[in-house]
Amino acid sequence: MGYREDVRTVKALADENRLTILRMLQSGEKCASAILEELNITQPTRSHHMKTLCDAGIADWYKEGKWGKYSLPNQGSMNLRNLVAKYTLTEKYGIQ
Amino acid sequence: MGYREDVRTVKALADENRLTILRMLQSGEKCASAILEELNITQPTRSHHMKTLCDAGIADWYKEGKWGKYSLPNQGSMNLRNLVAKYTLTEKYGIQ
DNA sequence: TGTAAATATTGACATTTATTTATATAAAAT
DNA sequence: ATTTTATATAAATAAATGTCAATATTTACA
Repeated sequence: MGYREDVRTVKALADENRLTILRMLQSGEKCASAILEELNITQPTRSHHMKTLCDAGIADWYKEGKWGKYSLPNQGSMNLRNLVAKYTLTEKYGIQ
Repeated sequence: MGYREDVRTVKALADENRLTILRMLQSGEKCASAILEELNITQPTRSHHMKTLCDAGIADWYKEGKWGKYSLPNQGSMNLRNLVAKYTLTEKYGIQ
């Protein structure tokens, strides 16, 4: 009934910097500093974006010493695919 | 390089009322007044949401007399599917 | 033509969010 | 232990967005 959680997930995609980050992660795990070098943002802004992506389950995270490492979980892709299907499949193609 | 257009498309999904509207349209074409009855919003707010969905290519639209009719284009679904794939597929599964 | 009904637009306002500066926490190295 | 390096959190601010009231536009019909 309420779609608040789905909205939160979709909103995690709705930012140019976060889409750029996802494109980086597609070629494999990246450390936080590499992401910072690629974007024109400050370090706290990067922290904010990574938290948004991880909270939505679109990025995975772990800490190695002082470095943060980020990657794309295959699960995140599945969740997003299912979400899109949930709202856009028409009756004749099978609503979920 | 810039992902502004993709952000705009995704943002069209990022609202509870618009997700509710999409769920309604999955069972077939609906007129604007039916959508208004289903949601706790005013008529101008509905106009705003429908414009957002149509501008993003997620809903189709035509006018029959004074009534607006809305539906889900199969193409819109494809656009969203491709968008999700573009940002979440990992290298081993084939980046676009 | 004139009135009623359905929708669109405008302007204002409140909430959300991306951003930065400043500060705090955590881990490594000297 | 103290300093350095990487990251996280807090507070403040500006921009974007959802909402409604008021008004305009469009269409049907008497």
